[in-house]
Amino acid sequence: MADGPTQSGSSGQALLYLTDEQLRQGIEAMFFAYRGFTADPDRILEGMSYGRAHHRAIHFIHCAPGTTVNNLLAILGVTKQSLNRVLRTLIEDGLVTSHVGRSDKRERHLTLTEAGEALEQQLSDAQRARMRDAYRKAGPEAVAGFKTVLEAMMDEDMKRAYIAMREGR
Amino acid sequence: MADGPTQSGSSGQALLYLTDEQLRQGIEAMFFAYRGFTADPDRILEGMSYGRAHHRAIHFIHCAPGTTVNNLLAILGVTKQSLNRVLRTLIEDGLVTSHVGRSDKRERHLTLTEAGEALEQQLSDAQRARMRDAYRKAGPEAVAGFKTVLEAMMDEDMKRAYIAMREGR
DNA sequence: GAAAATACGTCAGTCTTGTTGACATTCCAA
DNA sequence: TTGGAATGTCAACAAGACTGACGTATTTTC
Repeated sequence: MADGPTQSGSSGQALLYLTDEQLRQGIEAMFFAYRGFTADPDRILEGMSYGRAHHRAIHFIHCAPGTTVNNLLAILGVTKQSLNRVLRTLIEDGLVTSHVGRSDKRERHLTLTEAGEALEQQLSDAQRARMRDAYRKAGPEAVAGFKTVLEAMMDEDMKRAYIAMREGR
Repeated sequence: MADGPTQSGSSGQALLYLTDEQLRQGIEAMFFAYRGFTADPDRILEGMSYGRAHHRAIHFIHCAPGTTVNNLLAILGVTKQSLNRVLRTLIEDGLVTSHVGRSDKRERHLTLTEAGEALEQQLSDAQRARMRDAYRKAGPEAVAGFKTVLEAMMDEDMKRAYIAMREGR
């Protein structure tokens, strides 16, 4: 109980005495928690010849329907060759549609089909269930702190992408 | 400001009204934050023919010197064949030593060499620096909440491994 | 209107890291 | 003592990331 980070002064911005051990605990917590975080969708995807890459693409196409390939590239942080392989299979399998842009015909706008939305629902249901349980167990103050630390941990441009997604809804 | 999770009653265990959107935000925060979390070590490793798998092995061998291959397998959650490839290169490159067990000669006990410790230091310095910044920006209450939620998000056996590591020091 | 830049797709090759299958060694218990 | 279980190694393969090069259509810029 006496090994948490200590604070001198009363503000949240005050000096924090953070030992290497405390930080290492945070690092390991992040590692193990991320494993739990991806475990459920991974289980669903396995055996249907899709992977985590497909999940990510489906997730962000769902959140930003009509988004372009370039847009998705920036959010996912992969190369277009890598994304293309994934998108090709999703389009072939009828989970995603690709429409030529109206104003700029070079662009392809991506949308989930009904089948795509169904899979998205199945995947995010599993992930949200775990998230909901964790939030319930931890309580609202913990959740607020959780989000604060995660945002502080992002790269600046990732944070921008995150905030943009958050406000785009 | 009015879109956080709400609480009825005064306990942290009370009913929480969590919309799908709030949960989705958490999911995306986790995604983007994990990217930031691994970015610095990835940058260091790139170009030295090592990857994230090597980093993980080095990290946990450092934390539990003399651990066995089987032990490491359970913590990392990969197949022994996969881990073996990583270990082989680390041993060849003189970063890790492997000793046959004294009481059980089937086991191999793994330890970092001086060079291995040096690389571990370099990698964890980078990761701790980001963690420290995030913790400082967020403040101690947020950090406590962060850890609470992460622990609640882990699988039960992962949580046991995490706690064991935490107490083994 | 020609040239440069942008958006997208594709081919070919490499690297990391996960997988399964087969196998050697060592330990332990029937 | 012998057969099964546990520990670890080697070989081959697949997914998914990467780079580099190239082609095409379209838009923007000069």
